[in-house]
Order: sequence, then structure tokens, then C-alpha cells
Amino acid sequence: MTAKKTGREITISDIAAAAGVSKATVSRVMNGVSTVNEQIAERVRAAVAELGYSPSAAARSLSLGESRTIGVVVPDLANPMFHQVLHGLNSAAERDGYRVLVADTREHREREVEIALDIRNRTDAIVLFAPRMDRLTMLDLMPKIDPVVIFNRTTGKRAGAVLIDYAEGIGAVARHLIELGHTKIAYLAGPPQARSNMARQDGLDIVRGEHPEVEIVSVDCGSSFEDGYAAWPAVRETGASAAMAFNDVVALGFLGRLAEEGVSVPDELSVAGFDDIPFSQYSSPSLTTMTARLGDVGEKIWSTLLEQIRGTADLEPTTFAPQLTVRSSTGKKK
Amino acid sequence: MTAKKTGREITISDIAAAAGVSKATVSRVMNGVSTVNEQIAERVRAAVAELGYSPSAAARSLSLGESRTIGVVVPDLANPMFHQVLHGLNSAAERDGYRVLVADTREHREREVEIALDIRNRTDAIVLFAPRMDRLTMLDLMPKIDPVVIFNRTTGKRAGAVLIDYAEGIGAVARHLIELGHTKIAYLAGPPQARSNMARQDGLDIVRGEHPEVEIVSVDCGSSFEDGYAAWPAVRETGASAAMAFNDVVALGFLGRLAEEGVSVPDELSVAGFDDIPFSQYSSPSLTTMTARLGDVGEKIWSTLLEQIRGTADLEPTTFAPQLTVRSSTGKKK
DNA sequence: TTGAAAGCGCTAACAT
DNA sequence: ATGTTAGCGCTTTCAA
Repeated sequence: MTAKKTGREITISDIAAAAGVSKATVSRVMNGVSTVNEQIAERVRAAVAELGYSPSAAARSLSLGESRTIGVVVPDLANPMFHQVLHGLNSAAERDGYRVLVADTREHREREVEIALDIRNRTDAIVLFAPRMDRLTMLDLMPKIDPVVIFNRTTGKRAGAVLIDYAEGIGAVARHLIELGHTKIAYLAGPPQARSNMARQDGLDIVRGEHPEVEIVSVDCGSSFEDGYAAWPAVRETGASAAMAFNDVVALGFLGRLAEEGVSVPDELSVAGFDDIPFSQYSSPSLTTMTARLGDVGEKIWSTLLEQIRGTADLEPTTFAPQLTVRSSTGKKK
Repeated sequence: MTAKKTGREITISDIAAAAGVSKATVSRVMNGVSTVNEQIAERVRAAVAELGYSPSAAARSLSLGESRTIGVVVPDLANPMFHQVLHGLNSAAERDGYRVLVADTREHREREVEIALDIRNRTDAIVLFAPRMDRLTMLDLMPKIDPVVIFNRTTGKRAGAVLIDYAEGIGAVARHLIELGHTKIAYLAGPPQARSNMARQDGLDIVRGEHPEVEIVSVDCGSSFEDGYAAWPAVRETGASAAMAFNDVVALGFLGRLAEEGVSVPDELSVAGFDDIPFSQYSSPSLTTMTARLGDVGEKIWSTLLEQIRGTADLEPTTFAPQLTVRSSTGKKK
């Protein structure tokens, strides 16, 4: 006994009354059940059009036990890297008749759990993009939001996982720079707590082991344009002849600063990014970076999630290895 | 009589049974109704934690007649301009206890109506960002999804509307270029059907009227990096000494091409954008552009929507006038 | 082919 | 302070 009178909501009962049939028949017409007399069906459709009826998703979900909708929780909708993944995910889900709803936590790590629970409760399944919460919280949350796929965090097979191999990727960047003759390389580090930054640090440690003659200096930086822009003095201080950034956004901010400072790239300093966001091929100079097939990543996230929805789970994580794309921002050490 | 057995969903009844109380009491505890005996409340909370219960949003929505959630339909989640608006909207809505769910139509104009109806049916209200559908379709849709606010399309007072004044804005860019001495200016036009492009064309017509001595040449372009990149030959052909782009993304793509071609900016060619996306201050040269307080736009969208939800509608459209931000990509005609 | 009725999980009168 | 119950809008058995 409730339901706020929000003015005049048209319900199935209104249509039934208007068309002079039962609610069951209206439901059948709405759902395209073929056994309805065409005359009657037409009357129903007329009433629907007339009154502008469209069925309550809440009621359908409750009755059906499913909504054919999935949720995606993203820490920062402004991150271009996520868009490409989201795009692939969206297309793939749409092909299978699912709708995708996105919630942006705007880096409020403390609200992630609440938002994930909430959105999961209005959808059939959920995807968490690079969640910022700590591992224990995440592992604890997972059973409560199953079916779930996590992008870019490991889950110890407690949920589907799709990952980009950052360790390997940053290693490829470093080796590229080393081949170009650079022996002192700065790494503009991402946020210290970010898992993807830790993975990159691990990757760099491997390269350090392989090339004791090369010095890779980590410089505190961050993940934004501003962070990259601000990193120049620290990088200069290292005396490095090449810099690789946590991601393209940082690299681009850094490049902007170098242009201002009159530092020529790649002659005086080689610069590399990571992610290959769309703008990176249009910057000047165009940016050497790691390219992941992010659309495919999105599709893989969907297929993994669909398996989970259908119960044919396979919790083996999928890893995508990005490829080096060499453009004009890196060059031989002079 | 339905509800797919999706494994084991915990419901309020399970908690009631586990805690040895009625569903009503569980509901009270979940909703923080104070009149519950602390001992009992504790038992309930224990059961909730134990079983990992979280209430079904569908059932709550149905019972309450509201979900405290709003939907936003965006034509392209990758457009940086939308992020800033979305951010302001999100923050403002959150302050009032509302959750924001975003659906991306990925420029599938023909699916916009369906998606809007669907998302509106699981939320309390909806915002349409720059809908691509034709005007008649839009006007027809509006009553069906009320309460609704439209961003960047006029609605003839049939719904809330928040607009950026593109005509005035592009005029300001043109006048800036004219003051710098440019007499032949290229306009890299956006998609022909885009309302925001038409508004810009109108604004340019006004300037043409004011300055008969100045020639403003419209060059077909588009709205992407690629479009801007590809526009160079056409612009060169016009012989213009300055170019203003449909938006920053186009301007940045164009700038990338100019760098490749060795055209120096602003010495040989002045370039201006529109929107002031975050990267524009880090490009080289940094981009002269029109800055709108997009966060404020988002907040205004929310307050307009909230008025509609509360029934205190005021359908007077709100217009935001962007400000010129001069950076390094425009200069005196040489 | 159509209708009646039960039930999805929850909330809120109302009764105790 | 707690329980009972009706009902939110829909789908689906079951009977006609």
C-alpha cells in the first residue's frame, strides 16, 4: 500500500481497461506473444499509443527476475582509456540483447562498494573497472555482486578477470628506449596505490635485472595532464635522456611542458606514453606508446560476463598484451 | 509466479527467518527506522552480514514508487565536453541523495528513443545530452519521459532545457580573430545535421553582417580528431590566415596536421577551438578556445531536473555564455 | 485465444 | 516495539 502518486503514471491496468481486455492480454501483446487475436492486439496497441504507455522496468525486473541490463562501475569516466573498452563492451552486450548502464565513482574509493552493490541490485550482472578499493574489501564484495567481472585487478579466481599486462607492456617500452641507446631513463610513476602502477614497477624491475648497465629512475608523478606537466623539473634533475610515462595523458601533459620549455623531442629527450588514447597520434610530436586492442578487451569482458550469467563460469583470468607503437616522440640517443 | 532461480538470491524473508523476526522489522532495520529494539536490530544486522543480504532495488522501486536514481543518455561518452558536465551533474545529484546512471547511445540516433524510454523506466527522471533525434521525434518523446531536462537542444518549454550559447560563442572567437587583423577566416564546420553546428553557423552570419570586409569561409569538416587532421588541404585552399574549429577535438587534430606539415602556429596560421577540454591548455601551442563553466552547467541541469521532479517546474530555458580564453595558438596577422 | 489469480521482494498502514 | 497484511506493476501458470 504505497507508491507515491507521481502525477499520472500509466500502468498495464489502464491499458487493459482502455482496450477492454485483461492485463494478461496486454502483457502478451507487449511481449509479442503470437497467440493473440489480431483485432484485439490492434486495440491494445492503439491504447498503448494513445496513452503513451511504457511498462515499468522495476515491475518487469521483479516479476521476471532479470532485467537484461548490466552495470559498469568506472572510477573516472574522463579517462579516455576506459572509453574504448566501454565501447567494445557496449557493442558486444547490445548484440546479445543487454543494455549497459554506467556509474562513475569519480575516484571516491570509499563509495565504490556502496555504488557497486546498488547498481548490481538493479541489474543482472556487473563489471568493475579498475576498482580502487583495497584487496580485502574487493574479495569480500565479490560474492555479494556475483556475476561480476573485474577489469584490471586480479581476483584469485573468485570472479571473472580481464587484465592488461602492464608489467610486460612497460618492459617493452623500456627495451625500445634501451635499443635506441638510452642508458638513463626516467619513469613518470602513476599513483602509488594504483595496482596498475605497481605492475609497471614490477615490469621495470625485470628490465633492470636484464640491463644492469641501464639506470631507470622512478619520478613521482600521477595520472593527469597536470601531473605530467609538473614533472619536468624532477625529470630534468635526473639527467635522463628518455622518459616513459605512466600513461598517455601524463605523457601529453609532459610534452606540453617540454614544448613550453623549448626542450626538443625526441632530440633532447625521448618521451613515451602508455595506452594509445585517440589523441596520441595527433600530438606533436606524435606519441610513441603501448597500444592495447581495447575494443577487444571490452568484448572479452562481455563474453566472460555472459558466461558467468549463464553459469558456465570459467574463472581463468584473461590477459591482453599491448603492442609497442613507435611514433615520433622517441629517437636515438644523441 | 515466476522469478528465475538464479542460484541463491537472499531476500528479506531469508533474513527475517534467520533473525527470527518479521519482514517488517527487517525492513525497519534496513531503513534505519529508530523504533526497533537494539537487541533485535543487532540480530538482524548479524543475519544481514552473515548471509550477505542486500535489498532488491527493483522491489524497493516498485514499492516506493521511486528509485532515487536518474538516467543520463549521452550520444558519445568519449566526448570530453560531456565529462565535465556529467561531473558537475553527478556531484550535485549526489548531494541531494540521487544516483546517476549513464547510457551511451554511441551515436546510434535511431536507438535514442528506445534507450531513453527504457532508462527512464528504471529511474525517477532523465537527462538527454544533445539528442541526435529529429525535433518531432523529440517533442513526441518528451511527455513520455517526463520529468526530463534536455541539454543543448531547445524544447519550446515542453521540458527543462539548459543550453550553451554557441552562436554567441563562435561570434566571440571570430571577433577575436578579426581584432587580430585577420580578414579571411576558415570555419571548420561540424556535422551538418548537428544543432550545435547550425547555431554556430547562425552566429557566424551575424559576424558576417557586422564585418562585411571580412570573409568567413565554411569548410566541411566534422567533430573528430581525424576530421580536423584531414581538413588541412581544404583550409589551405581557402587562403585563410586563421581557422576556427567546430570544437577543440577538431582543432587539436588540425594542429597535429599543421605540425606535421611544418605550418607554424600562430605565425602562418592562427587556430582556435571551442569547449576548452582539459587537454587544450597542454597542447603545443596551447589552444585559444571558448571556455564554458561546464561544471556549473551540470549543476544547473540537476537543479532544473530536481525542480521538475518536485513538480515546481519552471520551463524557462537556461543559457550559458562561454568566455573566450586566449592562449598561444592565435596571433596577429602577419 | 483469453481471463483470473498468484507471486516476484519490498514498504507502510494498521493492529496488537 | 513488533507483526500482519495489502499492494506496487508486471508475468505466467492454470482453467475456461
